[in-house]
Amino acid sequence: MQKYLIKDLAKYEGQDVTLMGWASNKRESKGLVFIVLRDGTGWCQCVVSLETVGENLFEEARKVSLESSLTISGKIIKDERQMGGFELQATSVTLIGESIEYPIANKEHGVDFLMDKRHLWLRTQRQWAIMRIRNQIIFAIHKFFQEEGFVQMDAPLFTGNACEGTSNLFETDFYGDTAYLSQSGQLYGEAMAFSLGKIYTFGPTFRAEKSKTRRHLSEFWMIEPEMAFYDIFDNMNLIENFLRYVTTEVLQNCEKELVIIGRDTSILKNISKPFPRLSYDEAVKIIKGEQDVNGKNAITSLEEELKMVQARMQAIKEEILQREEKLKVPGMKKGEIGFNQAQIDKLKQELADCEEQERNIPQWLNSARNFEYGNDFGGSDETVITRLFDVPIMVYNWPHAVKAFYLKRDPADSRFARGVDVLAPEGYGEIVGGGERETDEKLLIEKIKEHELPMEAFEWYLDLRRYGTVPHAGFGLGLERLVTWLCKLPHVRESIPFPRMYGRLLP
RNA sequence: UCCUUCUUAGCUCAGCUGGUUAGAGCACAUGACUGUUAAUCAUGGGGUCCUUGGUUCGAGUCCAAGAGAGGGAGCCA
Repeated sequence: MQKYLIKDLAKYEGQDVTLMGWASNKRESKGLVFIVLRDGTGWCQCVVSLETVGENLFEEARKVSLESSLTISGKIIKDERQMGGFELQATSVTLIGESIEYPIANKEHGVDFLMDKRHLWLRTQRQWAIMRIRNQIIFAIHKFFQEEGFVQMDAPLFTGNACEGTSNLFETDFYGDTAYLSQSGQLYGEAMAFSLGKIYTFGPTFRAEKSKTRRHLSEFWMIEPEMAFYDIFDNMNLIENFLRYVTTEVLQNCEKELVIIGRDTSILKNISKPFPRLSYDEAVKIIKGEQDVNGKNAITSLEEELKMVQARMQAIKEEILQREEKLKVPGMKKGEIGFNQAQIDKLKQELADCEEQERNIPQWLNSARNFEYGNDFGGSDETVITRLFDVPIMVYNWPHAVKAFYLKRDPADSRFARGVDVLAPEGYGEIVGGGERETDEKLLIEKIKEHELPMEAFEWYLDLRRYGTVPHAGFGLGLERLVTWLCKLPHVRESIPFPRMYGRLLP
């Protein structure tokens, strides 16, 4: 039915076509109506002129409201002023579905409102671009692993055993038994790797963490490769190649989308540089400010950041005052008043964000200064350290006590486990967690007891050590966190079509 | 679970130390304007100021409790 797509307009220059879509914007003056049509592949301005279409059709076009659906036929004309470079001069307009009082206006909205209207919010250009980048990332992930000889093999979503404790699992009824929604397919991944060699899972994951932060979701998509005959260093090489591949694909294929969301791609282009690999010991020194990175110190640069935030707040306050003074002067045009008002609203939102930061940074400074050797990194510690780098960093060899039971004890120093976390730059923090797996059955049993996990649930897992164990490793990538970083989003909730998070089940 | 900020029109926000009928812009409706890209002009409709209780001659404004939301800690990808 749909023959002509907006993305292909260049092919149809000078021809008559019929476009089908939704009116994303409309402006009108006497004798002319401008409808910006979107069809999912792009946006195109359509001009309806009274002279060309006549009284009746013109009235129809005038009735078109925001997000009503319609069919427009007409000739494609080159017009450099337009996004995409073309516009359509309409010969006919047919309304398909009307749209009365569309709630999302062409202006700033609050998050709560937009989240309630997520099903409509997705229609905006920015969300369109993010979803296309998400799609490109997913495609690139599959391409990478398939080209590297991995087999996609998925783990079950209902599980009878808790991988790392039950406190953050969703409980459900499975024919009278308690089942949990999977929070990781990793243990199954190990079993699959011992059959197919190199595998990856790609599926949803559920965590009942009552977290309300910009990087947590209750339901998110995770990619978990697992490889037989890989040690932690092979694993780190793979992670680095993988992230570089996916990022490069996005840079190459999503140029237009990155422009729409205003992403500064210079940092993403650094992906070709090697990722720094820091041992836990080094990373702790950097967090505590005892060691500089590229001449930058974690503590002092955070203090500077705080000062910058405060200076910015002062500047915003002054600009708001200035604009408010301007508004008081009589005789300003109505349109200019509206523009200034919109600017003030925008500035106020930025001010609120700055105030938030002004409250948070001292807490982060405090926790960085008082970081206790041996602890796991908190969200703020990750932020503190990744601000110093312009590429992802890998932190490996963690104190075994703070990490999962299945990680391999470092043969060289038994205080450590061979885990690796990848932290994205620009303050985004952990996007990948992985490591080499423990192969020693006795050590595993010890760990399971130490974590007070039910031994009988892990019998099958221990079989993997009893029947031909080999060195193996793997990692888990949080898809939404990668999307969030690559798009530099302020919050993970924009990286998935319908986010599920603490306190959010609708729409 | 804890800390912190917030809740006034469909949306984004004003509303000073409590004081007549609660304001603006956007959106919407009607009309005017031959080309607009969130900036043309006029007019108009639209509010249980989150809820409950208290202080007061008088509460959107002060106090208390509750509900909802934002951000952070813990936990994590």
